[in-house]
Amino acid sequence: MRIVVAMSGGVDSSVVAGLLKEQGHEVIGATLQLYDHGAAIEKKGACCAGQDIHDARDVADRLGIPHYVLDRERRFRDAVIEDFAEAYARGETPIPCVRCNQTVKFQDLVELARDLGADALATGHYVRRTEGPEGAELHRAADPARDQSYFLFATTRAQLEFCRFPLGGYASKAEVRAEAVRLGLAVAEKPDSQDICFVPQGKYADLVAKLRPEAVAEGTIEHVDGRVLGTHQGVARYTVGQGRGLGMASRDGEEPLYVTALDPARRRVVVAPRGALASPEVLVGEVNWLIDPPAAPLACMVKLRAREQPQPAVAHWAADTGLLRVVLEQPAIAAPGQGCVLYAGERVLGGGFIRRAKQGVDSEGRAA
RNA sequence: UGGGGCGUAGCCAAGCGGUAAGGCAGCGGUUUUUGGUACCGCCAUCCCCUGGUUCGAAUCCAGGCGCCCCAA
Repeated sequence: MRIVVAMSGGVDSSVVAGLLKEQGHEVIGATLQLYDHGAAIEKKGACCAGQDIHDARDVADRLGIPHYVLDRERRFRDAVIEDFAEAYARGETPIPCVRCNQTVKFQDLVELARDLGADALATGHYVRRTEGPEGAELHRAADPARDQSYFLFATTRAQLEFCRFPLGGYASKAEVRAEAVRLGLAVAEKPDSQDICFVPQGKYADLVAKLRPEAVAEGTIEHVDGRVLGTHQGVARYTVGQGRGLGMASRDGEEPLYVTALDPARRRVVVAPRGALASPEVLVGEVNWLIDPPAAPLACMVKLRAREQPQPAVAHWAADTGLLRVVLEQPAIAAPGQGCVLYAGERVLGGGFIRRAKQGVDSEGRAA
């Protein structure tokens, strides 16, 4: 088969290219340049710019495969970075990795691969794709610690049909690194990427400040009971469920306080005791189904954030409004903007972005 | 210008003669392709100041300074 491999310059995608080449496929490497590498070159654990592009090219040379570098800075800025800042300005907590996968990676690269006459697009994601009776299915990776299925919920069924994830079956990252060594890849010991790739130093608020100054304007920190406890330097610096960074306002007698709502219109950060944060249900939008959309309430497991165990819930799909109402068996803290992903065992059924959470307090921060 | 109380880290606070708990904030780290959560570590050579008693004081005494309450 002719396969295009999305090569980030990291260990994982490099191994994917190596393995497929080894298996005799006609492999074509493709690397995206996503943002100004001048700013990122200093940064460890970045991807898709500067040094990483050189690393990807070196791996391609080593493997003897053609390699293309595509300038997608403009596209990435519009689809991912702007959305990131915009979400914070709306008082949400964006999840840029999903936006990136959803647009630049799976949409654009699949297109590119098709243009190149390829039969498939392969990436280094830790997920498994299986052939089911109704087509391709997305499953969690064999290594639960590395599983990235949460970040791929927005991948469409059509894209999934076309994609391959050779690393999903590996039991650990160590095994993948061992493969890199075996394949003679120089990137074998390269550190894992982490943090937001396009934000140097992990200070994402600085970036938001440039794009949406209003999101870092000073405002008040208020208790759900109405008391003003202090001031903050911008709603963009907070996310629902957050306990740190509240300064002295986080102390309310005995109970530590956490952010329970963000009100960008009035620049308020509303806090409450931990016990008052959990929501019995969440409303999810931009839903992507990897199964036929369920006509009846769907009992399943859900994840409201990347690193947590799936929990039992019942999903109610409203095809007319395009909204998914997820009723949690146990109330949980949900941050608007984050993903809500539905699972049945290891399989991903679909997912969307959390729009709002029904909680002990309403969106105005008052007790319901 | 009478009486009572209090002054311990940025904040709250334990301690009551034997060599400065704890919490919050802050800082650093772990975990992690987002944020947050969670977890780990660091954080007062010094207890308002000055003298005194004592082998030894944040703890006792005296005098200051500051603040609070009662007496309207």
